[in-house]
Amino acid sequence: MPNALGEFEQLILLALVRLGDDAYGVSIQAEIARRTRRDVGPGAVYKTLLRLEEKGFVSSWLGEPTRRRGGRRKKHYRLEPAGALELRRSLAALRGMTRGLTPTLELQ
Amino acid sequence: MPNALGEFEQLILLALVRLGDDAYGVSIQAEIARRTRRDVGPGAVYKTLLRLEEKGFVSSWLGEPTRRRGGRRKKHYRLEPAGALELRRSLAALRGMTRGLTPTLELQ
DNA sequence: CTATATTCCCGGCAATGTCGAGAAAATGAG
DNA sequence: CTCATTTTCTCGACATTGCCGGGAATATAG
Repeated sequence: MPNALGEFEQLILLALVRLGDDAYGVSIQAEIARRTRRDVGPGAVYKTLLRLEEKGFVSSWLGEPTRRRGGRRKKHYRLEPAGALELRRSLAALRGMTRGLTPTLELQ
Repeated sequence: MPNALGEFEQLILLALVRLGDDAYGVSIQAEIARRTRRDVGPGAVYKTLLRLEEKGFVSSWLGEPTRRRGGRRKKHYRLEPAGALELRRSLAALRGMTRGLTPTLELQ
C-alpha cells in the first residue's frame, strides 16, 4: 500500500525537474541544500534515488567522462512520467491543505 | 538528529491550523481525507499526533461530554509555537524548491 | 604508477507511516 | 439499573522512508 511520496522524495523529484539533464547525485544534493538550507548527506540522496528508480519514478544513465580533474562517471537521473504524476498528486494534496491560509503558511 | 517534518506530519499540523478549536482525532482525519483525497486510517492519525506531542509540537486537552449519542470524550489538539515554527520551515523549504516552476508543479 | 579529486554504493539503524484489533467512555432504550 | 449502540481513542506490530558513515570505483595530473 504505497500511498504517498515522502517529503525527501518530493524534494528529490523537484530537483530533477529543476536540473533537467544536469541532474546527478552531487548537483541534486547541492540544489536541495541551497534551496532548502538543510544539509543533506550524499548517502541520503543516492539511497532515495535508488528507491525511486525501483518504483519506476525515475530512470538513470551513465554519462561520458568529462575533462575535469578526477572522478567517476556521472550517473544522470531523469523524472519518468509515473514519477511526475506522483509528484503532482503529492503537491496537489499539500496545496489542498494550505489553500486559503495566511501567506506565511500558504504555499504561494 | 530529527531534521525535518515528515509529509503526514505536515498534513496533521496543517489540519490543526485549519480546524482551530474543533481539532480532534476524527475531525482531523476527515479534513485530511476530504482535502487530499487520500484515505487515512484513524490509527495513523492518533499515532502521529502522539509523536508530535512528544516533540512538543502539539498539545492536547480532554473535552467535556457532548449531547451526541455516544462516544468517548474528545481529545482536542492545539498547535504549539514550536510546531508552528517547524511547519513554516518545512513549507518554506518546499516553496524554495517549487518556486518558478510550471503552475501544475509550483505550490501556488 | 601514485596521488588526488570526484562520484557513487551500501549496510544498518532511526524515524515515520500504516493497519487492525480492540478498549473506553458516553447516551438511550427497555 | 443494565444492555446495546455509537463514537472516540489506544496500542502493538510491521512496512517504508530518512539518514549517516565508511568506503569503493574511476577519472585526470604529475
